[in-house]
Amino acid sequence: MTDNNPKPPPDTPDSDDFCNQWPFELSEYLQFDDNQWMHDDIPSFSSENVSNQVHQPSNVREFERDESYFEGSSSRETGGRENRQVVRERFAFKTISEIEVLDDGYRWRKYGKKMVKNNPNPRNYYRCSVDGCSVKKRVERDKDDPRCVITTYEGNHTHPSSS
DNA sequence: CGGCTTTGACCTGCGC
DNA sequence: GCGCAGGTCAAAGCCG
Repeated sequence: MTDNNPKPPPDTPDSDDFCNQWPFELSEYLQFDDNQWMHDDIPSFSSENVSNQVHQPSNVREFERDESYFEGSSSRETGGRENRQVVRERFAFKTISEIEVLDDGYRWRKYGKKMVKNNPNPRNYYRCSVDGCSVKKRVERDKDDPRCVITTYEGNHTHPSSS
């Protein structure tokens, strides 16, 4: 599962290198504002706005990030079980893909699955399977476009990718 | 046998 | 206070 990618993803999506290293093409960039997905310079989140930029099944269509948000101020993100003021980075993107779990060079262990409101597709929760690494990701299909997979990463890896 | 997935239960915060 | 929604836990089962 981890040997299909030519390059591992970076730990931080903070530079042009991020777009160059990620194993799929980034075409949209968005930002988080607390729990809201803010669309910087993008009129709406609909896939039609970016569909003309998609050329391959695995292309990333939209990309978002949220730097330095505080777990303690967003208890929904932790199930309300943690109050530590831990700074994490969160970013998300939408891809067109048959498979839900993109091979990003890391090993992930599924720890939860949940039906969410206003979406007939379940949301899957994954955690990095490397000891000491607390990176998580959520994966769900877009309710408006089942071909699209929305992946949300949370935190930074404390180790190199396994590929 | 170890690692992973599945799945129901549990916990917490928020809105009414 | 209650119900809902989202996130996590953990036991059980599966698979290589």
